[in-house]
Amino acid sequence: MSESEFLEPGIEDTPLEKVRHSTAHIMAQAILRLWPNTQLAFGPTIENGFYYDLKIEDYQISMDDFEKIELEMKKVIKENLKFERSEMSHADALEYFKERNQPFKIDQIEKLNLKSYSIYKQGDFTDLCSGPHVNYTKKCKHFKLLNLSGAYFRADTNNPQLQRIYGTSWDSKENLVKHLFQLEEAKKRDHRKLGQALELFEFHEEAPGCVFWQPNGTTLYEKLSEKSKVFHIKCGYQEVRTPIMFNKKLWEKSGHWEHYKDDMFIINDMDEVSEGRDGTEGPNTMSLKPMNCPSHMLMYKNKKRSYKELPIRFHDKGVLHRNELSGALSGLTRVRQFCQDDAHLFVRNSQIEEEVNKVLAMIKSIYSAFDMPFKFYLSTRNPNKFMGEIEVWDKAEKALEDVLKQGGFEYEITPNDAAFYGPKIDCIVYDSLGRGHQCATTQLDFQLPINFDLTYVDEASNDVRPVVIHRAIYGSFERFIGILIEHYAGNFPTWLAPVQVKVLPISEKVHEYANKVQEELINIDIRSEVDSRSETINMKIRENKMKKIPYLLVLGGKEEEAQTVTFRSREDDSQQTISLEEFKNKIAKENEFSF
RNA sequence: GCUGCUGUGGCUCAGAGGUAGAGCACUUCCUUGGUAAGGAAGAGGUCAUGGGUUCAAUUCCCAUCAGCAGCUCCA
Repeated sequence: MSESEFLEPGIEDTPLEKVRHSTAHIMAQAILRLWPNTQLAFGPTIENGFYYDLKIEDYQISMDDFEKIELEMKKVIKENLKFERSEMSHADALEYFKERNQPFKIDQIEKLNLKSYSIYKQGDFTDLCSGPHVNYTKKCKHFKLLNLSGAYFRADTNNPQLQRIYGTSWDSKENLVKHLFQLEEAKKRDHRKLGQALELFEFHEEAPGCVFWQPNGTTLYEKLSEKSKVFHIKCGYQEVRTPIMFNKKLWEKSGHWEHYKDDMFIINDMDEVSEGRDGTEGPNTMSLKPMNCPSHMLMYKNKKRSYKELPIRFHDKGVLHRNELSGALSGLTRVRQFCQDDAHLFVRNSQIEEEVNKVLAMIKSIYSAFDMPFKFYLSTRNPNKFMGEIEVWDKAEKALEDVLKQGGFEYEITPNDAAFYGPKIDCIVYDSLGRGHQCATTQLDFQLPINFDLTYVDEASNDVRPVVIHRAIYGSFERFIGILIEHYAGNFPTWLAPVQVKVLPISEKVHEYANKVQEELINIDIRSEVDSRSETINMKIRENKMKKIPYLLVLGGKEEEAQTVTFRSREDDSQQTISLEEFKNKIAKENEFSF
């Protein structure tokens, strides 16, 4: 690892990175001026900005201090100090930072243990840093402090916890404003807010991390589930249903008990409890499943398998429970109970490429349907953490890469990132604000077939070990819906919208006609409701508009007489009067959808 | 789990050491209105939970729970 990577991770020598990194130094300088007893740790650049981890003796910075810090930073920038690089010997550097009471810098010097260190200085501020930086502080005018949080020194829970201040920094005012606007936009689209405003889902402290799907949200869930189901059948999958609770024996066999126990919800063995033990290690200790794979292994083993049956593809949308740390829970993004569009493929070695290829094609079909670009990451063997034979790994990794290449997919390799049981291809999808989310994954598993002693009989009547492929495309429904809510900002395409058409009678006189229209729509599977409140048409339009319903039908005497409807579309507020039949056809067409 | 912040009627929030207020929503009534908020009246909260300090706490302190921003974790 090069020195620069080690000193301040994430620094690249592009102008914007320099600006951001330099802004981090300026912030550190400002804070040191305001609170001289500040101990600095690391201050790297990150996407769109920077942070600095630090600790102030006897003081806890709050967001209220940001104005003060920004003001001081502006002073530093106005002074237009020069960033000057110099070198220090190991001994000098130690001495220097000792004098300045910077224990974290000293720790870093000792850890690096180099002959000489590069030092950056601007005015009265000096930092251990490999750079690079801009030449003058004036280049960092367009910044804003954004956020505050805790972070452990060197990201290790055993180390002291520091305060981390996040900021953003840009090369021009326009870019800064644009970025801040983006942040605002993202805030408006926050699925937790929209989930409430559009009545999609709710949470209760009686079931932390578990979603209550309201009728609208349930429609989203069901539609996604239904379309995915049809698609999976089309792609040769068989849907199965499996228990959610298993004896711990199963988890011992799969290896989850050893590796994943802390994240599992365990149901005590009451006999053990009555004997005074904690109930987690008895013969009748059970656990809610955190994954579907072991039950699919059992199903595979239910009978002798022939090579003629392979590949076998079990699709399972069973309920999973993972006991995530309380602090990790967040809206639909991180929950304790969820369902995946999960599947396990049992394949021969020679079928790996073809099957992975099919999976990637499915991923492409699905994400393209949502207008979401995506990118693949191939994770390869971690030499310190893998099981099985190197040759098998090498071959599998090559197979995966070949598939990516031949498919013409954009991909990167993340070395050493594979799970111990096999290499994998993760997929990052990008939403309409350009934010990436990890959803789909395709993982080869050489280990589970061994743990469960899976075999099939080949052409020569030999028992042969199959390979298992774990894969999911949406990932979890919960998280994927969260992403879609933000991606569409709640403006779901017609086929997915919980309510597709809202019928707005202008007065009670047309309620009968409104009900008739709604009934006809429902009869052809168009999700519609009548707003029969005694409110003005203005009010009805306003409120249903805010509910982001694709089509609002305004019905009055004129429409009733001519048996027409006047619809107002969500996208451009344009309106048009057409016959009820025409409207039905139009929406029915938009309602057609398949992957 | 860790650090910090937050927790007031369904929602968004204001407020003060002496047992609470606004807007929206809700209920009732009037209004039957043609493209983004018609009008009036009313009901609703022991201020997350449990301790402590105090003559007195919802307001101060501690703990717990939940949420938020991160960290860590995500075989």
